[in-house]
Amino acid sequence: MQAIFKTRKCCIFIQLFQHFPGTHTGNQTNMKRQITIKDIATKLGLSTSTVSRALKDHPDISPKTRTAVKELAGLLGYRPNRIALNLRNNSTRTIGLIIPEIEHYFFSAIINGIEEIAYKNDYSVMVFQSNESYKREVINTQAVLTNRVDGVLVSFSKETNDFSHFQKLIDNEIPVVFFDRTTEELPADQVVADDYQGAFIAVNHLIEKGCKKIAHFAAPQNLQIGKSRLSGYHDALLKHNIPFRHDLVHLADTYETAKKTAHDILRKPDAPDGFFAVNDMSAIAIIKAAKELGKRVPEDVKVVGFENSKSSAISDPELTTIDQFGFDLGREACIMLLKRLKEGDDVEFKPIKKVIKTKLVVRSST
Amino acid sequence: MQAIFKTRKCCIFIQLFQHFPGTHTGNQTNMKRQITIKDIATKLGLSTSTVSRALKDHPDISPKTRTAVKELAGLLGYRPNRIALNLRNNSTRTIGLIIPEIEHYFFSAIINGIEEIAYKNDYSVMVFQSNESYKREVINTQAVLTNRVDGVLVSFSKETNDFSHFQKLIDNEIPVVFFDRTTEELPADQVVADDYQGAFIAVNHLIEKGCKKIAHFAAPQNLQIGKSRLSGYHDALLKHNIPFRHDLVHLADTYETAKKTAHDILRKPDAPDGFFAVNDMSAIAIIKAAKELGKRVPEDVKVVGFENSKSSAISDPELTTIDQFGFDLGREACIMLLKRLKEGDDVEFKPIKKVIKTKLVVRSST
DNA sequence: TTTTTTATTTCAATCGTTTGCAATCATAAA
DNA sequence: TTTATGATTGCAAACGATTGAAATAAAAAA
Repeated sequence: MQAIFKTRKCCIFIQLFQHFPGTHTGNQTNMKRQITIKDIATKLGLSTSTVSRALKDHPDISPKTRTAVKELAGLLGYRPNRIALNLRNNSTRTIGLIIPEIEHYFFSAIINGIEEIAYKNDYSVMVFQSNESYKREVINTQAVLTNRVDGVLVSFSKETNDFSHFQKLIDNEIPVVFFDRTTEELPADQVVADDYQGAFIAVNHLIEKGCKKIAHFAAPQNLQIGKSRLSGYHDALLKHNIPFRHDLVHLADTYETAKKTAHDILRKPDAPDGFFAVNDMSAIAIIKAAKELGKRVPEDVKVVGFENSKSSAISDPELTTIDQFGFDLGREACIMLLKRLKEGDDVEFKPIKKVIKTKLVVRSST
Repeated sequence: MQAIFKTRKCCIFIQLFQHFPGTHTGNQTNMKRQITIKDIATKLGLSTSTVSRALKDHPDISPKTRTAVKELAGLLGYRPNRIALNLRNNSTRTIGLIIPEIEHYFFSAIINGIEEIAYKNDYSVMVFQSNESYKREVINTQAVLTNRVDGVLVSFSKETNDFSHFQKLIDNEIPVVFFDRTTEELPADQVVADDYQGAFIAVNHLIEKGCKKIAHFAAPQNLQIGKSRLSGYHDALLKHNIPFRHDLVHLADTYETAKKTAHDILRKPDAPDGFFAVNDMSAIAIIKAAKELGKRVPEDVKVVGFENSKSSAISDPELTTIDQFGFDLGREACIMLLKRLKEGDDVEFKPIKKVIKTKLVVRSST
């Protein structure tokens, strides 16, 4: 009851408060303008330069003025104006992130990794989504330019085949690091998962579990990850002397297309007994389709995904998948970018490609 | 096979390329500094003011100089320096977003909505995650201040009970709009889903489907959403003359806690036949637990979630849930913030609370 | 007492852009 | 020819902080 009363009281306060909002913000009108170094200077009868130096413990400043300045600064709640500093230093301590879609678990995991590193190094992150649209991505690169970010992290859209908009960033001396979806056509750093290895161990696992006929649901082949995972699939088959068959490879990297394709395939008499999907969503769609057609997973059909998303752990049966370590990938990409920002233009540029090892996570779908 | 060969070729190209990266970036050193209005001015023998005015079609400028300036500007690829403008206008055209965790589908949907509106209005979004930590959230509000964003959108962490850090933003005359997780303790705008209504129709649905004993997996009660959904649950029961029982309400708003709690409850002889979970993840955990205990969903146990996440559509059986319309919620919050930014300080401030209606999405878990 | 040294502090320019006001020039009116 | 008019353009200050160089004051040396 006590608690309730407290709340009530609080409510009344709010009510009153909301009727007279002016009274509260009224005395804030003199706060309207952020207080500057100049304010401190005039109040203390000093010049702005002295105040500036006092605040950063410059040895030229006498202890008396130093303490006086710092005291007043603290009292007034002075915060240096970042914008002014940005202008002077020609740097915003901001990094731009161009990404297809936040709502994929993999990308949000990457963002977490990026943010951790950025945060530790006092950088902020500006996020721009391309929504898998090339056109939007081009606009994003412009936005990144006008916002004068110090560097950019990019995973490009599925539609992107031309990279001149990124070249423009490089021309403007803005360091760019590509991650996950990368290209060799630009002189820029890259951080990628070991897609080839991941695909290889995934398919290898399926074969060892007894699969004789393994289908691959692939990503578009303009993406490097699409190519690499396909070739990992290809080579794992070869290792076990299973012939590679074109008709077992299907372009299906979304839940919807994968579900439809899986339905079509599994209905046929000599349907595959194993599936390696380019991502978890496709894999889950395959499981769903199989169950709908009365096939048991993993007894009749085994499925391996790629991502190790949250969904892979909640699907039924739980999905065997390849962990891409999105968080680490994001961390590494950000670390690489910050390194470039630190070294500046003095060093001769030599693109680095960092590969993050992947790992098989065995669950009940195989 | 053709495809594979293509890949090989590409690999060779890469190898060559990485050996001679210098040749590509070599001629970019003369582009180092961004070109400014001053460059155009000196090249044309004009003053910076004239160039500035010419670029924005000021009527005072003669057609000749105007075209000359614009031509040269286009040729040199001039882009106004946003930082300088920021300083002059005391505005960054940036909004700060403080959010618990991007990786929840609901929040990423909200971000999409926010970004759409921001993008249309030529604003950029800076993202700060609190990771459900109060301490980190306080730091985020400081970061938002030093970055001099024009306004802030906030959904606070589960740990947050003290709101003085947000009051500080308001004191600094930075408009703040709270969404989803909000408070009445601050004079600020709010955008929330109709949590009460959502909970009510969810539980009502369970009762109509024949459930006699319905448990609620709730969110922490310091969050308004926790309270509202509980009271929706409460009132729906009352409407059907079902007594509200304290022992049927459990704090379980994550997959892990929900799974454990559901296991405990469902093992008992007089287990509930219906569950209303505060979010989809908890709901899916309940389904999982039920299946593991040999109970059939929806025959023995019916489950309703809250969110309408991607996962709710892929769970098996597919989850009946409440659509929160995260995208629209994000849109509305951003629209509200931009409106505040436009009106400035001249209008007397009166906090607005916008409620987004929710919707029952019936699937196979009920 | 004058000069030199040292300790503090201030001046002024800079970053890139905008904008009120003054200045210049040519043309038209007186 | 002189003055008023209008069309262009330039000057300089402003936004807030930093920094090399100059200036001032105070203390020390001559």
